[in-house]
Amino acid sequence: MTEDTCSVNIFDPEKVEKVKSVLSDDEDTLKLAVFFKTISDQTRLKIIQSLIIEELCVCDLAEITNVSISAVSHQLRILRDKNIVKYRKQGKMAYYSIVDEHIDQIINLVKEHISE
Amino acid sequence: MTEDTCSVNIFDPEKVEKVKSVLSDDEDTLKLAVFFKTISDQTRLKIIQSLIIEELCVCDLAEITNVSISAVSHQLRILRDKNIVKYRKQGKMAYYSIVDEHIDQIINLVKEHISE
DNA sequence: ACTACATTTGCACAGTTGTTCAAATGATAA
DNA sequence: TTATCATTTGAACAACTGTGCAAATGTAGT
Repeated sequence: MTEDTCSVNIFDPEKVEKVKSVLSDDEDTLKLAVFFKTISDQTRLKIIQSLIIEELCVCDLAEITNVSISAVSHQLRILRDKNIVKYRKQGKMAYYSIVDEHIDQIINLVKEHISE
Repeated sequence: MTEDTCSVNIFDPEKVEKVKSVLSDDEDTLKLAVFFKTISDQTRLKIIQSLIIEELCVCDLAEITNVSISAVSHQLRILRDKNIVKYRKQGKMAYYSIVDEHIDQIINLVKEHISE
């Protein structure tokens, strides 16, 4: 993986060291990547955007996202595991909502970025 | 894909309609998803964060990210296609830089979000 | 106990992704 | 031209991802 395919190439060691020292460490970058990956699926994004508007049950989300209940449930589990959504049980139903409204800001900032 | 597995379940049609009408359309959500997917890989994130600091050539980026030159080049192509990075040719070298500094804000906002 | 039903879960499968390898470009210098 | 070298590209491959199906779980009512 990390073999020195670059051994012949000249690179600027000073620049490289400077960048390396300023850069986030691998762990932080991995956390960023995991977060972005979690919200980079169309179904999950629809779920998130819906839950920002209001609390919804699994079946409502299936109707809104246009995928099977099973698929929604799978995606909700991923979002729960990543602490992006939470749920309350009421009888047979599960009502899902957003954990941290912060995510709304992030999506809006990206929307601005895209529409340029 | 869109079969009515949900036909038996009761869902709240009023809520669903309300959310559907407020929600971004599929095309916008897809754009969001594509953007997030583009920046959700660890190697690409390192490249982006490095280029935010300063302009770098392919070989420098390979050294910084610790992957092969070929792998970096593949990732740079993805970032070019998505208009996230650009490059200038100088002799044999290609110097890459960030297209839109906006992306720095996005990453920083997510970093804040994560560190809570 | 039984039935009904919302949700979850495990499995299988197709589609996607990131990497490496080897070959191709393209540019400089001799 | 030939050689050298930075970068790009295409193919192949393993690993991962999102979905639907079917079975399981859990809850409410009879």
